[in-house]
Amino acid sequence: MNILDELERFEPFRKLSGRGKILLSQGVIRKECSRSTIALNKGQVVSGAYVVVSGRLRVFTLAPNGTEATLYFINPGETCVLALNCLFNDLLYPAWVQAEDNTVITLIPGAIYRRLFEQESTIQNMTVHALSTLVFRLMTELEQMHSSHQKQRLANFILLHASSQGLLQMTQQQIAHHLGTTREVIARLLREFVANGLVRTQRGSLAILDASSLQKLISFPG
Amino acid sequence: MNILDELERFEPFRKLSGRGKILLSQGVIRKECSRSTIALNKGQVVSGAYVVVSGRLRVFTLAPNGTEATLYFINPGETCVLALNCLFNDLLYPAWVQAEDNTVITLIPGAIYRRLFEQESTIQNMTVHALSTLVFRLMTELEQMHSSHQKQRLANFILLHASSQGLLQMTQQQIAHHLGTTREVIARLLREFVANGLVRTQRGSLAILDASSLQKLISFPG
DNA sequence: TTCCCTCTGTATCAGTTGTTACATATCCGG
DNA sequence: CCGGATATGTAACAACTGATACAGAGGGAA
Repeated sequence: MNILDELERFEPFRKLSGRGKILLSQGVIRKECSRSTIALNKGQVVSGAYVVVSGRLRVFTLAPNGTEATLYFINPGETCVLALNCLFNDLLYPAWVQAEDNTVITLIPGAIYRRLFEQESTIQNMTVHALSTLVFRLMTELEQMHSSHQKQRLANFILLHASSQGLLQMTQQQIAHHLGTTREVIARLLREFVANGLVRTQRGSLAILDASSLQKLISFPG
Repeated sequence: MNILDELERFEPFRKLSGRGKILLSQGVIRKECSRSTIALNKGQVVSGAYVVVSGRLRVFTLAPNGTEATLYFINPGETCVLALNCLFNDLLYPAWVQAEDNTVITLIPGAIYRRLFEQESTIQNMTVHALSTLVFRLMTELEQMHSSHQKQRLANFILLHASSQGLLQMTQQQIAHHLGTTREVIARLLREFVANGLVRTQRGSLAILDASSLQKLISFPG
């Protein structure tokens, strides 16, 4: 299975005309990343559009004191919009990106992507849609950040990222990174959640016991 | 001077072909707003693309306790990207918008805008560029929010929004709104700035005395 | 001038968060 | 089963922030 076949699993690329395929084949790169392979650093020149084939990318900022904060995730079939962004505006990449285990990405060189964008309306639509989605995620995150306490944000994060069985397989350190705080703060909040019977904690994971109370907490931090 | 002439002051519209103009003329609306005319409310259905002709729009979120936080401004020639966003994704508007004094906006109905987007590459480019710019602004704001204290954010805000003479004509309440905090906090921080000779405060405005020290403060909150 | 409204200055207190420091627990490999 | 590495639990403190309360100060209108 070559790169183009992989790309064609995703609708915008499946719809490409023959010319699109020819364009695409010129210099598209496939990359396999393992956890902690850093895909892109802040300030780096963006060389093309990234499309996630499998796995997941995490985009985050890094404060001077070392605490991270996740901005958003990039799932299979999605492109890194920030990279698109830089591509179209000749800007340097403004954040850090890390791959989770077994992530495969393809890199479509900038020149090719720009040509595709001009000629293929499905690529145009995908681009606009991806940008729009990101704007929405960022807005939501910003709004949460300025109107919620950590307790609310944690409750929200747990509900949002837990599996359908109510299990969240993450260390407290990882959760802390996502929320832009430290492990101790997460531990303190989780202690309170546990005391109130909202969750159960184990090493490396956490189980929701009372989802509705967690939900209420988001609106009424009481 | 009719609406289309006004729109043509801005490049993307100047470049429109004859057909584009015909499309544009069908139902474009001109609106004049005075301060505190609220252009758009959270949860409202977005009826079209907004282009600012003169004046300025402010987009902000509103926390349950009533504190505002400015997300970004929309200057003449720019469009409200959030509205575009909703337009292309059939979403409800996710924030509040307020006009400053003497702001004139034009409203291009959604159906027309979508057609223009499909047929006119200048409109495509404008849309992508506007979305990209917004993504960048939001990212920057988010990063600042999670890595800076109010002191740093205030110093940054003052430097960024002061006139070339170093004058910032805003009440402390307005500044507080922009940073998502309360007036008293701003007063407390400004007191410190004044004590250190960084700024001078007057009723309704504030003058920068030592820009370079303010700049240093952003990096080293000391 | 005088009244009134808005804007500013200040003090104090409570709540939240980040930091430091250390104890304990769990997992994994040898 | 024994260490080392990693993850968690806990306490105590400092810093920052938001909330409350009130005292002036400035500016405009009658």
